[in-house]
Amino acid sequence: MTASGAWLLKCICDDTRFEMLEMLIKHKELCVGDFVTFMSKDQPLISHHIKKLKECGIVASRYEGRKTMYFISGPELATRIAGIAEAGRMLPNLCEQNDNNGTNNGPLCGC
Amino acid sequence: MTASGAWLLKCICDDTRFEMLEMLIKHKELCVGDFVTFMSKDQPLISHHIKKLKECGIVASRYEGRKTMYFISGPELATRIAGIAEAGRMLPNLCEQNDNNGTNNGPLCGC
DNA sequence: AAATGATATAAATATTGATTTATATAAACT
DNA sequence: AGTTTATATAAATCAATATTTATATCATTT
Repeated sequence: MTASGAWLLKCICDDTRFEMLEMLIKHKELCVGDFVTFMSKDQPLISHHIKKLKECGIVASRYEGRKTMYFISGPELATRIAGIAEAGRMLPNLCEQNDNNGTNNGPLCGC
Repeated sequence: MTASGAWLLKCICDDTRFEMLEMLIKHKELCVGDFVTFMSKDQPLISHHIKKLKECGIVASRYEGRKTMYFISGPELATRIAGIAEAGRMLPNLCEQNDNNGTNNGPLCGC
């Protein structure tokens, strides 16, 4: 396990997965097809990311007819993730501006 | 900027930078050499990561003699980051265990 | 004005992980 | 049973980013 314990955070902070998690927070339960449609991404890509989230224990699933429904695996966890997402939205405002025009417009910094 | 706003989180969640930030939370101010010694990593590596943190506006610096001291660029930001770090430590306990022995021992999952 | 200490920069390499492309599986409906 | 719908898997490719190696800079001390 990584020294810092940041590995789960890292799993959450991938752009695609982050968006998927935000969708799950909002909609409680979604199937692969839902992500595909709403995010207009390829189906195998979504499957791949949902698999990671599942392997990490962040999401769980249940079958519903031919569909598989995915959801965040616990209410506490959902709250925590929502908190992290919130922090993610907050951070840019708190970071020192360094493009001297008053807005922090992201990956200019190369992160 | 990324759709989700996760880019700053991503910057924070790199293992090396995460550890550096935890050190900064604890010690307020550190120079490159401090990180090098305490983390036993190469100096250019530390310089590289501190540069990223700086470009993102997460850390700021001031000169002190021949040294450059680095610190988290604001108190609010420091609090937020501490919160994220805390969440990072909490998450594994909240995630569904999936190695059926009751402990979530990290990157088994491949994240 | 050297020599030293502290850090930065650049280039090369390595690693990791995301995305795409192609194909397989498996349940439900006809 | 055969077709359709939904998802998973595997392999190949691509891209981002971390790390290493080598060298430069630049302020202090002698």
